[in-house]
Amino acid sequence: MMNLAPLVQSFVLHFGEMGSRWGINRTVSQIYALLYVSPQPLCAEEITDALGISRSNVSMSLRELQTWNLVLLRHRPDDRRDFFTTPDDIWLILRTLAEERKKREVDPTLSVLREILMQRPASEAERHAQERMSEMHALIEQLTHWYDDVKQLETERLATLLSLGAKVTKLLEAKDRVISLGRGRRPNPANKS
Amino acid sequence: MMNLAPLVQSFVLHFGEMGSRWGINRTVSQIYALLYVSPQPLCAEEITDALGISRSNVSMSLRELQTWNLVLLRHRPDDRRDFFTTPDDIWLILRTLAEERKKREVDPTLSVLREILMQRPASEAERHAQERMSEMHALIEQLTHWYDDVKQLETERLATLLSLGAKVTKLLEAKDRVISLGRGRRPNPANKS
DNA sequence: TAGTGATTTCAGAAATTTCTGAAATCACAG
DNA sequence: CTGTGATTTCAGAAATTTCTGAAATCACTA
Repeated sequence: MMNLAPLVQSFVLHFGEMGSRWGINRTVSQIYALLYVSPQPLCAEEITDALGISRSNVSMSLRELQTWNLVLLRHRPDDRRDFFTTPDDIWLILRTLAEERKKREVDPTLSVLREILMQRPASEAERHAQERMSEMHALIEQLTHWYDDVKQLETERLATLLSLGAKVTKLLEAKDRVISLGRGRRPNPANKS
Repeated sequence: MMNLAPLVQSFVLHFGEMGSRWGINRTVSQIYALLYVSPQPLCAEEITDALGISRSNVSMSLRELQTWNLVLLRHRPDDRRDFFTTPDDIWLILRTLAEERKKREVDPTLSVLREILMQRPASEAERHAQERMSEMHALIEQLTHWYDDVKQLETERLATLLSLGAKVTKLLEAKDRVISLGRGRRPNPANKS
């Protein structure tokens, strides 16, 4: 069925499986995996051959990937076919994926929660439910604010921040000490603790 | 079909929809949403009534939730039925979810990638593919290391770290300045605000 | 304008996932 | 034991999602 180097095939199959566990169509994921590891951009026909699926399926899946801003189009001189590839930078891929899922799933969820929280509870059960939803809303807001904040960082800085991990809190303590020792400055107002 | 306070029903329906977009069975998600907002633990029969689904579906879905460590069992005196609920702390819920998904999806992906990377490429295409996979592997490792690190933090500290967001990098620069001052070195001139 | 080949669309087919009811199992009381 | 009611299992039904082939559309050329 598939017509791929064995090593690439393992990757494509696993990636397809993972995609479907995360709510992304198996074929769409496989196509993405294939584009990701291919040395040069592929046209639809090549994808059809490589994965052994129908031409129309490839067409629809590529369109899906385009609505996610996950693929790049390339052209060759004297050839009017589209060739597809992924960004070289895997961090950019991750950012795009995160942004799109936020837009499609997280933001609408926040809207729904806000809308429900506006309503007047008609019973004790509803009152309690609203309280719980409000906790969920607060959590999601906190996570998205963090996300909106760190996504501005250049990748190199983001990587630094990540590799620092929990050590940042040590740093925070250090900062507090320095500030209180030294220059009589106010603490950073973002520090809610 | 469903027999729920309207406000709760909106939540349960949306949550079910979201779950299925993230690869979690719609009914499983709905049950979880229901347990999450209910003021007291529910038994299977009550869930059946509330959601209008079959008793056996409830049974299987609850079992699924249990394998995810997402529900708590409660009992009433002189009643041998199980009653189900969720942890009160939504941060704990998030942590459990993250942990389980990492265990089921991220860790196996890392294994697969490592295994493929061990093999000897049999062609230029495979060589290039391995290079790309190695970038992906590095990214996932970096993310999971960060995750493993920050998950140790108490929730309050984690929340502080999140609300700090990108400001942490400012702090990093501050730290560098402080250190270089202390050691008689020059401050870092590359101070991008 | 007609012809060519690439591409997309979409109705129905196929595959997969989810759900159900009936039967089996279980846990306990009498 | 035996009876009772709660719970689970699982084969097949139902629903949903994915995929395909045929036809339509598109982009371009001669």
